[in-house]
Amino acid sequence: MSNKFPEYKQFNLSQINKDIQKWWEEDDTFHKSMSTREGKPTFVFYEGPPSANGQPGIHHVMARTIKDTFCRYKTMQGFLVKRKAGWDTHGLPVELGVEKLLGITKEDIGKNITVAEYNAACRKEVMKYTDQWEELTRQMGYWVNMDDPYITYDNRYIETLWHLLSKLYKKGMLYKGYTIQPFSPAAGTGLSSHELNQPGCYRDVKDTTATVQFKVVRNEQSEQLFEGEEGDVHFVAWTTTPWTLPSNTALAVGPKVTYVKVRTFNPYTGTPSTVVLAKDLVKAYFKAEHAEVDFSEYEVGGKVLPYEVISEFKGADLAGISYEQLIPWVKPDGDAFRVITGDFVTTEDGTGIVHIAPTFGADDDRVAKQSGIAPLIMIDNEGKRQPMVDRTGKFFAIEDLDADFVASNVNVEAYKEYAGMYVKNAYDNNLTEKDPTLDVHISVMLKKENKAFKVEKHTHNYPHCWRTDKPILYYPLDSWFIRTTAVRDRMIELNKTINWKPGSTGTGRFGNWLENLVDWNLSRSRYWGTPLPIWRTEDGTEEKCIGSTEELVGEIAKAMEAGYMDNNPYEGFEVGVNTKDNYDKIDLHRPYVDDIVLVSSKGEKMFREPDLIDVWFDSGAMPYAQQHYPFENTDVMKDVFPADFIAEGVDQTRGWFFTLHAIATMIDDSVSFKTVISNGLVLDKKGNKMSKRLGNAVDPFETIDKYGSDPLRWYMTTNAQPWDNLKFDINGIDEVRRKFFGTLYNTYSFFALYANIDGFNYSEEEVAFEERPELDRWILSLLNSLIKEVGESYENYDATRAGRAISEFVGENLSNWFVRLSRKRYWGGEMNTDKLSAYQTLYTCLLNVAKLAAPIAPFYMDQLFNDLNAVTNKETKQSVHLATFPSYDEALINKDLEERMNIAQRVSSMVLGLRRKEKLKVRQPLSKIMVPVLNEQFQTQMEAVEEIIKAEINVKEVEYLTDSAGVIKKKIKPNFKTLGPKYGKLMKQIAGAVNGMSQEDIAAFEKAETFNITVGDENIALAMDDVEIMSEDIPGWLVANEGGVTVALDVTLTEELRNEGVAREFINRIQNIRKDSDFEVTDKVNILIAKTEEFDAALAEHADYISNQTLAASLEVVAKLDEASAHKIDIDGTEVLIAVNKQ
RNA sequence: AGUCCCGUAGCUCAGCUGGUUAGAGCGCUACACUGAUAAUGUAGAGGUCCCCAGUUCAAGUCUGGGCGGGACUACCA
Repeated sequence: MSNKFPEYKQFNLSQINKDIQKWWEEDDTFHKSMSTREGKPTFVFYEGPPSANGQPGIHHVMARTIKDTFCRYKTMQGFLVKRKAGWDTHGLPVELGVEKLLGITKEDIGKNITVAEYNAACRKEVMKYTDQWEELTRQMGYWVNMDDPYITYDNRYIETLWHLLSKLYKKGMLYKGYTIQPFSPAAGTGLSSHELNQPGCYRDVKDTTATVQFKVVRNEQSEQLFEGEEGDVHFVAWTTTPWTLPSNTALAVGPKVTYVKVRTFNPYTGTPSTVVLAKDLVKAYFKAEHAEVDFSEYEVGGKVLPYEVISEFKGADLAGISYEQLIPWVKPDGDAFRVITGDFVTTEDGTGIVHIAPTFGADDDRVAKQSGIAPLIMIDNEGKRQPMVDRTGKFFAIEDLDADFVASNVNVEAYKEYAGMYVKNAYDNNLTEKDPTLDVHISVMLKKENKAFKVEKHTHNYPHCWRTDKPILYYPLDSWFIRTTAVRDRMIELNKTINWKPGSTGTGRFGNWLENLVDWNLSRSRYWGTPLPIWRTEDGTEEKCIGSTEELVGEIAKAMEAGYMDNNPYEGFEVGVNTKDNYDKIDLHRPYVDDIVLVSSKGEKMFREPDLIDVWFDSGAMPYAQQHYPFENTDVMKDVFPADFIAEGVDQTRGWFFTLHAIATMIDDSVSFKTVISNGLVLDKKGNKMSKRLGNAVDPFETIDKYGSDPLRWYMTTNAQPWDNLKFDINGIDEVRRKFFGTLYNTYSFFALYANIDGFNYSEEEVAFEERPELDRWILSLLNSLIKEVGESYENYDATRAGRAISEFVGENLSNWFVRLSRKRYWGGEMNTDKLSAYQTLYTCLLNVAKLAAPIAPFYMDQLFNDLNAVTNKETKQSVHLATFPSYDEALINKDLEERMNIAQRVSSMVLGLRRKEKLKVRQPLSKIMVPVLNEQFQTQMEAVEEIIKAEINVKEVEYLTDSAGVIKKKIKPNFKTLGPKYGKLMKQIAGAVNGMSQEDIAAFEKAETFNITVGDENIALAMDDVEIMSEDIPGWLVANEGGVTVALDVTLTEELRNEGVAREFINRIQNIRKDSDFEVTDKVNILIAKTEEFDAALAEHADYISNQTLAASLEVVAKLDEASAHKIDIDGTEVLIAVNKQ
């Protein structure tokens, strides 16, 4: 407790950051902000777990500022805001880090390092940067509970995941299937989309592409195509991967696309040929002028390819037509070689007919399944179903295939020449880029067989494996899926209830994504992650999905009984004891779970499916897993689910936001979060992505250390809407420091300086609002408007708007107008109502600003709050973050007052401008200004602020000029807003007529309050509100004009005015001398001034005034002053000697 | 390729449901002020509101189509 408001020598936000941080830690303010709200309504926030194996960057400050701001705001509103920190600990980035650290590759795992050792290394590695993360959290003032974070590798966390998976399994939403996935034959592993999106993975490559002819089978269905034909008819289709042609089992057409039959020649063999392709793409294969060429002029290999369009078909009409297998090496089992329809077929490239190889394309696989088309499958010598290409990237060698299968399905004679060949040269160590590729070999073969229509090189973008640098294949792999498509409609419905910021992300990016949802591929062939808790018999007929450790331990016991296991690896674990110690006795990770063999109901051995699950399931399940639900906390679940609010980067839209939503929908038929803010990226100041590699990344610690967190947070919040990318410019932080924090600090310092002198401590009665001067009521009105706007903005999750409004209030209104105009009220003199009101008003503004801004700038605002409160004890809380968010008083908001103060500001600004033009210093008083008044309301408004204007511009009088004198020149403008709807098209003419009105017309208009004009044939009666009439000029005077307000300045100087001006000059010089001499503001002085002709009269006349203003005990004009002990000053070019001495 | 965001002064951004003179800050230039002073104020210069078409009496604002930057998802003939 103190009786003085703290005054500071310097303003150092970095130091304040450290001091307040220390104080919060000692005081445990964060926990108090929750404990004091115990029992209050909860506001639920979920923390998206960062991965602690990466260092935090400046963009994390962005996302966390948003999170923190709204949690603090809700706390100040009285909610209990629990927020549990969490760590995302599984997944590929961790594995990669470990491999780099240990200098090993995937191939070493299981050979040179055991899975147990490998995973132990991951477990250690993943928490590598937790210190840094915790430090950043503290320094940036992000209040999140780090005492008991959820950690995704924790066995209890995994147990909840298993519970959820088994729940889904029981609902029939978990299934094993195969899908086409990116696969790197060179590395022998599937790749995640994350890996594919590593920089540089997509590269332009030049490949041999082929447009090939599929011969139509003539039958009843295809008869339409053969009308008028004697020879064969072909479908033509284009492919960038000719090596997939032997696996072709269907052709797809667009149902609404128009196709044409074209008679022409095969350009390689010269054989007459009839082909079918999309009408729009005829021009891509044939030159229009060649349509005129006579077929008899055709030469094989020549540049001219004559053609004739015969007839047209709709894609839908072609569906079902059969064609002969293009490359009959392997016979598929099942329906194949017919035309199907697909919505994805376009006429943008190719022929509008798409070659479908279900084993090598995701789209192909999907449409083939929908149409019941069989994929081209081989059986290997282990009896497994395989695509034509093996996992090393070559066509299966005949000896690697099942002999029975070869006998029944393979045309050995044709296939043997190609068997064993790699589909990309990059996979074959004996080949280089210059060697012909398999694509070329196949194309050559097709040319010879009259099956190729066009073969050419084509450059396209193709993904490469980031580890081997070799191209990837799309390859069918077995995976476990969650049937998210089954709840798609429900997810869409629930999504509509979520408040997305910005809304477009919810309806657009996320909404569209849901519309096109596919089943969630859960499988990952990795080591460090949550194991899939599914055990299967070898033949796959029996399965068990384990939902808890209790269940697993029970199953182990049964397996031991059956003799399949010798010992229980989880011995000592006590079921139902939820302590960390107990759960640390076991490990649910690989390889331990892999060693567990269970027994099926029929007594068969069951082995765990070796997959791990997608790490996104880990994070998406956090609402449940952070509570270890349902093994613990079943009672609190309803209080912490769903979340009221979450926020992350926009890149999480299809990541965390999706998995949260999907899991909550499937498990609880509920949303997982009610409001979500997705923020944009933080780019460098040139708009480039930040990266350590480019060296343009900004270190958050350095930045906070230099500037403090508050300006950083403020800058990030107010510079751009959160969903816009932020071009991060360090100068912007400095600007915020000066503009906002500097101004606020200066305002406080000003307040503290004088409040301490006057001993103000807010112990006096509150000055009644009506008794406060105009200026005070004005700023209080604005303050209440501000509280309203800021409250609404926070409520609407718009901190940008809130911050900008606060900044505007502090900079423009509070500091630049209220304080500037009020300064004299605080100087000297006794405490009276006016002075008290000035203090109370300023105090109220500062205190409320502290509260309003606290969610965004928590450090400085807490200091400001406490500095203000230390003396007054008006607040019972020790921290602004424990205080209650202010509410506004509608009764104090006075729009008319705000408007007239605006007039005062405009008039002042204009007069100051006139003074500058005439080189009349503000210090020189002038006699009057003249203001034309066109209506009473304006005069009333002016009169209310007259004193303020006079003081601000230093004139003695305001003269109101009414119309009657006829000295005012007026201007009239049409009011488009009222005229527009009434007269529409006549607007232009009306505007012309109005603008052309004379002074007499205007006068007549005003008198009659209506005016008739003729436009074309129409007579139009204008009403007063159809126009705006304002003053423009007062002929003969020095006039300024702005926004309809006109003001004239009388620049005549009388002797009296001049003398007063001189007196003011003296005051100014004396004040400067006082300051230069380092006198205290309260020191009394004696003044001696050397006699001069020019100024004696002024000095004599205003001696008291000067003494008063400068705290002079005496003021004497003397004949002579010693230059050494006096100051030489210059007033209007005349030198004067003056001595100012402390009394 | 699809979806979404962004495009307004040299830079960073406002501009609400369309209304006729498009704003602010920074920077630049000039001036002023000086008991808030390593502050502050005022003014000036600076605009093809990305382009084209449309709707309308009226378009920075609405519609369509492009272009450019970014993000995500996908990669398919």
